[in-house]
Amino acid sequence: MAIDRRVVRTRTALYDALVALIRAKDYEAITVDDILDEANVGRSTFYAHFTSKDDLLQRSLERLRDLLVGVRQGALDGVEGGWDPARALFEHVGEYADVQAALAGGHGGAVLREAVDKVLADVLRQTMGAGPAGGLPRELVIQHMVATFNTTLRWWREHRPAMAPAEADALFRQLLLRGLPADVATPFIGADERVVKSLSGA
Amino acid sequence: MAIDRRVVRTRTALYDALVALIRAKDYEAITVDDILDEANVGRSTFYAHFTSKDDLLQRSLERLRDLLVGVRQGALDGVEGGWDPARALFEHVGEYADVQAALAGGHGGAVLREAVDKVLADVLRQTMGAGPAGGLPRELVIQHMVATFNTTLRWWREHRPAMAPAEADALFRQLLLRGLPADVATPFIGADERVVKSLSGA
DNA sequence: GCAATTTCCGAACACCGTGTCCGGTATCGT
DNA sequence: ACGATACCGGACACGGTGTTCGGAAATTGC
Repeated sequence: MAIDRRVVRTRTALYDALVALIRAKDYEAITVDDILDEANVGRSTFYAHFTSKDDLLQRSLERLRDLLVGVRQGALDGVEGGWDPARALFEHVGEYADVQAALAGGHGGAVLREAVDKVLADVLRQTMGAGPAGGLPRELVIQHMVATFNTTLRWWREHRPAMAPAEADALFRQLLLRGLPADVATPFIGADERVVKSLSGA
Repeated sequence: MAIDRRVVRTRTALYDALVALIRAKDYEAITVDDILDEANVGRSTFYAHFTSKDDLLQRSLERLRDLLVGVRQGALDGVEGGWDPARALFEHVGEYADVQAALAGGHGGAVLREAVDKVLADVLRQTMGAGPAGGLPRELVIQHMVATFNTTLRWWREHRPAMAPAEADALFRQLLLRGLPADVATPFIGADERVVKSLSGA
């Protein structure tokens, strides 16, 4: 007994409708009725497949995750043997300006970003395997990579949209691999060792 | 005509009620009626002062921001001349485990974190003034500091709650000032120069 | 093709939270 | 004390959510 074609049709219709709507308006502003309208699906049918709008988003992103992992696997199996996810992402996000806007957007952005972060972290977690983490906690490293990537991406699109992908990538690498010059970080980190000592001693 | 005492009473009552509720349940799950209940304020009165729950949150955080800036200013004016915000934050967040939980929480967390991030960024922005940014875009630096701090903080509370504040701070400084060892970042950054070249050449 | 099964529709429904309005009352500033 | 202003609280319309159910339509397996 193969899977009923009707269910895959309705589900993909709903998936597609969601992304179409995300491209058009804030995620938070999207209503279930909107999705039903866009997908041409009955209300009861929707709730027969998903428990809520958020549930739909989750499962949509699971699809995205599987796709990313698949792509990466393909690249690894290929002869080229090379794979630079960050660079590739920077190169291609420009083609999805509307998605960018959705991710940057005021209110809906937060939940959406949260979900996307989770997916990226999942992919990285699978990718890193059990390799060395340079003495740093693996999970912290993963979260930091995701956060730094997203920070760079958002800054790029919001403050320097004209910048070339390669430049954004370079900034990203600098932040991630070399960090900040000490004097730049002073306002947050403290002035110098003397100060730190005086504080902890008091 | 001095400011009517009634308005400051109701407003602080609402501020306090909000934080009390945030400590008890998810931000998203908090309803206006909950706040009204907790603060003993009439519905119409609430809407006479704030336009929505989010508005209340915003203004609450503006208060927090002013407080942070004030504290910092005081520290700068003091003779000690030292100030290590990050370290101080790491030292004290342990006392607010409930707030931590609120910030970490599944759904409500996202909006809340967004707002808090904004406040931190504001404070830093004021703090940095026009100093050098080491050739890096100032806004990017600010965002990166905030993001790295929050990443470390969340990881700490979620994965190593027993860790000492000083240790968490040390990890934070390493991520921020030295970055990641290249081999650790490979899964996200690419293998080596040869690979990068082959990709960009193709 | 046909029958049995599964899915879909769509309309109706109760529920809850939001934001607004208004007359009466209490509290404030001077 | 008096005028102004803020508060109360109940009622209201509105919109979105999630559920239910009988009948129609599509799909599968044979």
